[in-house]
Amino acid sequence: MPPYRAPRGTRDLLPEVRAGLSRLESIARSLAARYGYREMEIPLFEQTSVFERGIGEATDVVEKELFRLAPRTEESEAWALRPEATAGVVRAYVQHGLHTWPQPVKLTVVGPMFRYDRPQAGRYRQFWQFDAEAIGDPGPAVDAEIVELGYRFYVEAGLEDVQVLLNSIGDGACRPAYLATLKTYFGRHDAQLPDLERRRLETNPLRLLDSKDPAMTALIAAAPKIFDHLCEACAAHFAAVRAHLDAMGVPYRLEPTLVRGLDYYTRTAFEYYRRGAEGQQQALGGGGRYDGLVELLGGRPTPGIGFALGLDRVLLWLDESGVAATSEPPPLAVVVGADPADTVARLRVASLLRAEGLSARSELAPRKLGRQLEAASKEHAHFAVIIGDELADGNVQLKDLDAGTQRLVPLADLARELARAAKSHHHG
RNA sequence: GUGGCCUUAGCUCAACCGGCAGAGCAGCGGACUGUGGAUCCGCAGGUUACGGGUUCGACCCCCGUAGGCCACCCCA
Repeated sequence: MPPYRAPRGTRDLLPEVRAGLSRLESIARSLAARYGYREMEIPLFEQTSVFERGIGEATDVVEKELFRLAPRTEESEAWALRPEATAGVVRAYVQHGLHTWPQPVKLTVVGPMFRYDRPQAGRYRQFWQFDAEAIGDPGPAVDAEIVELGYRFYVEAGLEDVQVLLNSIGDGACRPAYLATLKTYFGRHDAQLPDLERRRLETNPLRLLDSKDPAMTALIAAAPKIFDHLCEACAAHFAAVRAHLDAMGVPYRLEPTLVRGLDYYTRTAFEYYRRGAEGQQQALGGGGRYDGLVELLGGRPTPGIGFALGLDRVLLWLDESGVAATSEPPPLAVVVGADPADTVARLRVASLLRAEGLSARSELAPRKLGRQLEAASKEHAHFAVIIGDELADGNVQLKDLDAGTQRLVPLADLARELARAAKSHHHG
């Protein structure tokens, strides 16, 4: 009915929701900083080929979910809104020669991502992610550290029941052979395969393992496990990652069917789920190692690992669990006036308090005093400063709205009195 | 991208078989002309998502579109 609405799959974050998101963002930033990840920004859009090369032409993200921007002229390059942060961060790593920094380079990006997908609860066309990347360290210890960092984020956000799913998808040395084994196995059962799965057998056999089709359940259960087909180096790497996680006490579950949707992943792959909702379509977050990506985007061969955690889904779950979103603190004082028309006096006094660093709002609508106080009460202000005839003698009334008491205070002392009162308020 | 369910005031929801579109909450105002959260009273708020069709008559039945939700594909 309104003539304009937020575009499909996007939403306005009204102050209460924005406050909840801000809280998650600051948890993410402070946590990342403690682990040595430094925050950076990358553009909201890139040359389309950064995503096509980096994420993979054949992935759903690029094939059908990329938010492409219409070129402005015939000559302009093709751009797309970022569907995730990793490709852009790695592009920046290569562009700015970050291989000359002490390795690994640990970076974090917090912000909105865009995917042209069909919206649903917890699935939006503009959504927020906490992304972390460690580039330049091949070792398993950093894998375990970043998995633990993600897990830690959920704990600090207030979600207790997060399950870590862990897998290794091998590397260039062992994956081809495993894929061949898979193809042979599923090929033998060709007749039982649903059409979609038969097609995938050619394009991306790994994905068959991820199928939710009931017809596939038994086949998947009996399928050859990647664990048994890892090359020696990958197996050792995977074992070391698990040993580190065990030592840190991070609970995880091995999930041989966990396959990540993006082409660049190697070895370690992990996802975070709400316990009891594993295997459902809505992961809270996920990540993995991408030892070939830097080279793919024009850098020298450099290992890397990272994750992306979906903040909207955390917010959604927190809301469902009835965890109260911390709202912004109410103003300390509201300045009201006996003369509804005298907005000058109210504004002047409020401004004076703000200049002293205090949180003060003035009631500017020309309403009578009672209504002004009512509005102050409704926003839970602690104090009201009442301006009236006593201003002629340089005084105002300072009213404690919680206690219901008030006293005459010289305007010159008001800021100091309020600051002191605020302090005792917080401690009592 | 596929299939299904849904859409009435800012929010949550009523409206018999197709027969005058209503309530609570929120908002604004009055009771109360310099003293607040309570109470009472009032005001405002609608092309029943939008467009078409059937009918004497449509919130109600039919078609289309948009949006939301659910299950998929897939991901965060």
